[in-house]
Amino acid sequence: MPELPEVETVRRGLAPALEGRRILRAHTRRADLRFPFPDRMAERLSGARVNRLGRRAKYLAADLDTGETLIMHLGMSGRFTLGGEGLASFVHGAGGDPRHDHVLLEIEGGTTVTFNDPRRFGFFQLWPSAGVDTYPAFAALGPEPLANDFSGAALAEAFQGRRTPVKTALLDQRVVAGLGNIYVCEALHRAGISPRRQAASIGTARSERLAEAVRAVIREAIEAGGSSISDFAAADGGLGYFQHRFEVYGREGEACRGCGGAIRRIVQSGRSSFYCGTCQR
DNA sequence: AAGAAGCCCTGATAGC
DNA sequence: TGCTATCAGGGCTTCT
Repeated sequence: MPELPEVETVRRGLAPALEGRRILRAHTRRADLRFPFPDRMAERLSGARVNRLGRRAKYLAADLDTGETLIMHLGMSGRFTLGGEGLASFVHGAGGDPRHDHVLLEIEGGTTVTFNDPRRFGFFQLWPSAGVDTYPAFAALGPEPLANDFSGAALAEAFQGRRTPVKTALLDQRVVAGLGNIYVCEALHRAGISPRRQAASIGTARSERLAEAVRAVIREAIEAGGSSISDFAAADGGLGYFQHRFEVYGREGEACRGCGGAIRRIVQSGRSSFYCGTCQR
């Protein structure tokens, strides 16, 4: 379940293999993932040079010298694996069942990039680089948690008048971009805020605490190389280790490290929320 | 019109 | 042991 820190980890793994290099040839092994691939995607990628590999929220964006940007989303189970000269050891074991290798990029210099995605929730899109901000999914995104325009004040404004639980509001990518279920649960615990609390009831003090908690948990998770649970591994096959620092996620019934009480699990908007009813109000 | 539910998909796991 | 049911969830669509 790649959220922002996992996608950033993948970006850092792929960037050295892609940036400044040409995609000699691209291959797709099926017609679609979550959505159909763009028209003639393989042809449009073949021969293109990658200027820069960026990230926005949970999306990777490869700026190409053809004037197009390749936008990639890992969905739930998507992973990229590097292979080739000097990287052969990563080909086996890191990429998963080859039946789910859906996209293959041959990079100049002998490196290959394979996209494997069993659940096929991932997707690829091509969009003009000049107007990449107008890509609909990008246009709707809120601030990056580590950017200057994300703050307690920004959160408070986004929460204004919203009757939905703060947990649900934080998952809304228009409020803040890149958070998923894991880091929302962890950030709320750090901030001492109940996931059940109505967003509109989050005042100034809580907004500031929450914004700082979001920043801290995202920063620490990136430093740890993301969280490896079930589906996630970095592009080099390495595993992140932030999952060992979860205070609440996946810990139903276990003791809260703050107060010793049992971590609870509830379902909100069809998703599990883990929290401590004592530490989080 | 905001909010919630349904949908897509497969693999891991729980339960019988 | 081997089957079936359940769960995981990002983002889009549909319903209320």
